[in-house]
Amino acid sequence: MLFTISEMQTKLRQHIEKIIPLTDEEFAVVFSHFSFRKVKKHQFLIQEGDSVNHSYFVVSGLLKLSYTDANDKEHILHFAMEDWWVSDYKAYFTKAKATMSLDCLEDANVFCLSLDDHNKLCGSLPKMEHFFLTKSHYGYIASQQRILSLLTTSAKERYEQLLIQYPSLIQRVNKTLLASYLGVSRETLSRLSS
Amino acid sequence: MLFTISEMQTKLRQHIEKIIPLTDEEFAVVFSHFSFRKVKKHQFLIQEGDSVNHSYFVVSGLLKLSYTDANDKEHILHFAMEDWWVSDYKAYFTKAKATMSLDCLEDANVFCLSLDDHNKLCGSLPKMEHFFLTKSHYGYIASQQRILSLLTTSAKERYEQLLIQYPSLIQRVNKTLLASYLGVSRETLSRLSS
DNA sequence: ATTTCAGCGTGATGTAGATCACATTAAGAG
DNA sequence: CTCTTAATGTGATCTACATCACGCTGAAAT
Repeated sequence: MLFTISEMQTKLRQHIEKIIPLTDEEFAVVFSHFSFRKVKKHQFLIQEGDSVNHSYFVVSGLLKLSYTDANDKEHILHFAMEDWWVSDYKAYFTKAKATMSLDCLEDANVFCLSLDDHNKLCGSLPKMEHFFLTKSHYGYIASQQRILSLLTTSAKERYEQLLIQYPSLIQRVNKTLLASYLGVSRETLSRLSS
Repeated sequence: MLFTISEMQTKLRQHIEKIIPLTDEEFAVVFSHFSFRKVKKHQFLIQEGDSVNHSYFVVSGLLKLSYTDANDKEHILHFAMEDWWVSDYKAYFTKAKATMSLDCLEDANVFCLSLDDHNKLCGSLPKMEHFFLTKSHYGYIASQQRILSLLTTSAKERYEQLLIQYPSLIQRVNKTLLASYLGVSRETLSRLSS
């Protein structure tokens, strides 16, 4: 799927306007704070140890945010597809080094927002602070739900929930990655789905 | 520990001023949006099925936010002590019915903020939107860390992390509750700590 | 002062899921 | 078109943790 910049711009605008209405002038201000980047499969936007300079809005494609533990086992915090915001936010907001990595599973188009530009944008357009606050609330709520699902349900139930919630992911992501998102071994997931 | 209203007011102000400075007039505006409530041990601030009218700032005392599953097993999302904000935020922001409950483990003093007042406050004092955004970011980051800890570590490791991170909790909360926060059975936790 | 019960430890046993090992197939790379 | 590597399924075994069952202790309720 190919997009022109102007189509992608529209996607970003529609995304924001789900929460706050914007005039053309306002959107122009918003848009001027972003930069654009194409990412190819297997490319990293963030690697462990990097400074994290941007938060990313995914226009198209698929990314994964993951953490690799001391035993070299990868754990997936979440996937990020169309219309998602993603970064190692701990590192981003605290200006610390990344402990997570963000890499590309399917060629992607992303808009990039530096912390500096984020702050300037909120300064010049207070509505945007409201937009980000709303987004952040939803992100928080989603994480709480994920915690609950890890605390209360079995691997099988989590897999079934995922099938219902994000049916498309199962087509797009291999089982090994799904397993490490669900918090089970590849082998166990294989046995569950058969 | 007893506090006067004015001491508690100061606590709230100091808490906010860790993030944004406020003039006396501004703080007066802020404060006028809160109400105050004393809560006794075993009292509920939120019960499953309730409408969730408030977000709570804990001045003193100890609360727990928990979810009870289909088998009547309680799972603790988190404890909330001095200086924490707590509510069933999903229900609060979406005006849905509570799926969680919030109840008091040690007599507490809390300031209460309705969604309506939250919005009015942000409207009249945009700085406060920034304050809440910052808080929300930290909440999000903390949940992500919790997810990672559930994905990557054993019950024993999680217990040890907790000992380091919140040593005071171990004194204040009984083992059964600690276990359901850590996501293990009471019996297993007992074996771990001995 | 006796009763009741919450909190905690601990043994015996059951089980979901991890780990190891190997075979098959599909898909990129030269 | 072959060669190599990634993705998946499946058996055998191991282990962390759950569940069930019981006894002890100390605090609160009568």
